[in-house]
Amino acid sequence: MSVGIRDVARVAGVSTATVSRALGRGPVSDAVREQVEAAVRATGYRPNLSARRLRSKAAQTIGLIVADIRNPFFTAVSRAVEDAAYAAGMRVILCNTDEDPAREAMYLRLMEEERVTGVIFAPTKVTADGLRADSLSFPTVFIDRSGLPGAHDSVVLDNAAAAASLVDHLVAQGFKRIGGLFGSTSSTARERQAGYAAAMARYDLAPLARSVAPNAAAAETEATRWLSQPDRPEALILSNGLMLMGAVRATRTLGLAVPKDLALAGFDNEPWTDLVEPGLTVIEQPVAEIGAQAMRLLFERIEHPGQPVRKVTLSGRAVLRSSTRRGGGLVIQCPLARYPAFALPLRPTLGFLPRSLG
Amino acid sequence: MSVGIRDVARVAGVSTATVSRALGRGPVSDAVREQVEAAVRATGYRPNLSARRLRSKAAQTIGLIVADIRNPFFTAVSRAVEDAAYAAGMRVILCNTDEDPAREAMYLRLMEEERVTGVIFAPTKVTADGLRADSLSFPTVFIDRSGLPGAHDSVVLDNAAAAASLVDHLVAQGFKRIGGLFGSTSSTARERQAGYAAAMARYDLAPLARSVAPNAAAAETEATRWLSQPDRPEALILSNGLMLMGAVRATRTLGLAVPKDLALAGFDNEPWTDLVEPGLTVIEQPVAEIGAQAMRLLFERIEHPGQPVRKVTLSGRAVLRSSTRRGGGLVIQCPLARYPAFALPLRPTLGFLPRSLG
DNA sequence: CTGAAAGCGCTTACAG
DNA sequence: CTGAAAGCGCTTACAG
Repeated sequence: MSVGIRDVARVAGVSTATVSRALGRGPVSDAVREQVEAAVRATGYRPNLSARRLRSKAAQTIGLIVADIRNPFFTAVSRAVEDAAYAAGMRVILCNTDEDPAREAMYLRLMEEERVTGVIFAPTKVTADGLRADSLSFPTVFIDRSGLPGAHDSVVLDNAAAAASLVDHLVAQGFKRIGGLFGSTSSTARERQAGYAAAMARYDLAPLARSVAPNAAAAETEATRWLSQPDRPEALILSNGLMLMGAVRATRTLGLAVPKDLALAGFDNEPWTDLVEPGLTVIEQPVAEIGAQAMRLLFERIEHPGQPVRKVTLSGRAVLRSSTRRGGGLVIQCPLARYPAFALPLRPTLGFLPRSLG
Repeated sequence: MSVGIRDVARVAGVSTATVSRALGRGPVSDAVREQVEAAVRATGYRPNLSARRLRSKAAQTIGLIVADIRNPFFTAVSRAVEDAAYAAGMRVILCNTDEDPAREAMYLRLMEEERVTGVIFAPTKVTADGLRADSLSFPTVFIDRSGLPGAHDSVVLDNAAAAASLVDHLVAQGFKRIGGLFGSTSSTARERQAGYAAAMARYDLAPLARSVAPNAAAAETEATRWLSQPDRPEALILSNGLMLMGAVRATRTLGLAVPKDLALAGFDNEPWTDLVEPGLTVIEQPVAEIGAQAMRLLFERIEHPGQPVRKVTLSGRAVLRSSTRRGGGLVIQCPLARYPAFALPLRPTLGFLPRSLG
């Protein structure tokens, strides 16, 4: 049947232990290594990874648990995670939770049964808050969202600052009735909401915040309802890219002109946000960097299990486009620039450098 | 250390064989099953899947090999695959090849070493053409692309018909100089190109086809060059969603009005295609259906290894929007309709039903 | 329905 | 540098 290491050993005229060493980084003579490689080729041998994992207790597997791979933010992050994983000789098991704590529990359990090397996880707030430092039997790095302070390594955006910078910008443009529609399930959405509220308070403006499930359909429904009211806001901030798309659809349905009737700003600089008319002001997240940093943290945690918990906070970059331009009406199309950003003083200089690491 | 099946057996007062049966679907008395379950809870036992796989020779793992998960088509398909896999108690190992045959070979080899239950694969043309029916040691279903006729199960779009329907529509709108920019690496792109050429021939029109790497950047570069020429086409068909986005960017850069200066049509009904101005005419693919059908074919192949090779061909649906409206200039925005499609007789009635299955 | 024993295919001390 | 032997943690005939 299937050729095993014993067949290779027989053909090469050595022991299975030697074959194993020749295939790994064990000490073997060059002559023997060549014999073994020839035997592998002759027999078409493929090592059985389940056996290898069982014996060596090294799964060489990373678990990646996200809300939904179809969210472009997670798509991009997961691609970065996979690149780093395969470069390190690891495989990736991908799981979608749909923001459902029951599914999160199921997948965490699967990770235990797989004896994974480590996990990268974007948990719901409910799950994150229930996970103490010793709850998980494998190294874990949270991405996009954080849990109990000091409990787990994490890579997150400076959400409060990013949301505040959007408020700063809108206020500078002269908007006052600035609403915010935030996701209801993640710590990230909460932080963005808090940053929004704090910034509004700084300007003595009343916060107008609502929260819904963080997807396009829910945001569209809620935005349509909200914007139909006579006292609707004159600007709206959305807490992620899916919700921003839902809000755009709502404005189209209601026939609202952006930014004349309603200014729009959000998160995630997805390719379509500068293709729609008007272009949308967004906070760009360093998605590839988030994935890469998460893998770095994970590998370092695996090497030094006892080291202090670390939280890497990355800054977003405000990409200013016409959707937040005061006055509206005269929307200038800037076909030549990829980012037809109009210059504006944005208070904190936002970049992609880690702002804290400790 | 880690608790194993022996610990559970000891606590439950039974043999490890009985624990194994109680946890599986083996025949055990209700009393024993309850004892075992209590022992599992008491010990926090988690079965070691590597050991289980090694012994039972059932990996319960599906390999999913696609060009790039960031291509929304693959994102959607992969989500469907994962849902079906986890529903069947299987895990998914995800691999991105970037259309690189060397990476494809590497991942196929990985699948052998994992002894996967089956693989769902979107191969490049080079790799697909080199894979005979007996080349792979595991059940495989091709998606989006097919290989040698009769060699592998596959789920594909009726690409030629879909491309032809785009030509039919453009011709009906009065366009004559209809160009086509197609991907260079997949059988799918070739079929779309062939369907385009055949349709053009039916109308006695000269085909104007070019091909590039199937990504946004390459398409933008080539489209910019092509559309800068004095004899540029008056309509352009793009062979996937990424390339369509690249073409839109090219028209913006060149200041071309769509559809007045250039009509645009493509594949993949991504959410942004009806958010840009003008809305883009596209062939919508039944993405979830493709993923689900692929899993169905895979499971059936696993159950009946000897059955004849099957090819499921699904039809696309033409979504007509303003980007292909003759005359241009007066582009009417239709904010209320999700699909502001203008009515048009589209020759074949395209739906999502399997057109062939055998 | 239950248990004792063998063994899945590897790697890893342990000797030499 | 190399080999003989043990064993990773399960499941599965084989008996009873």
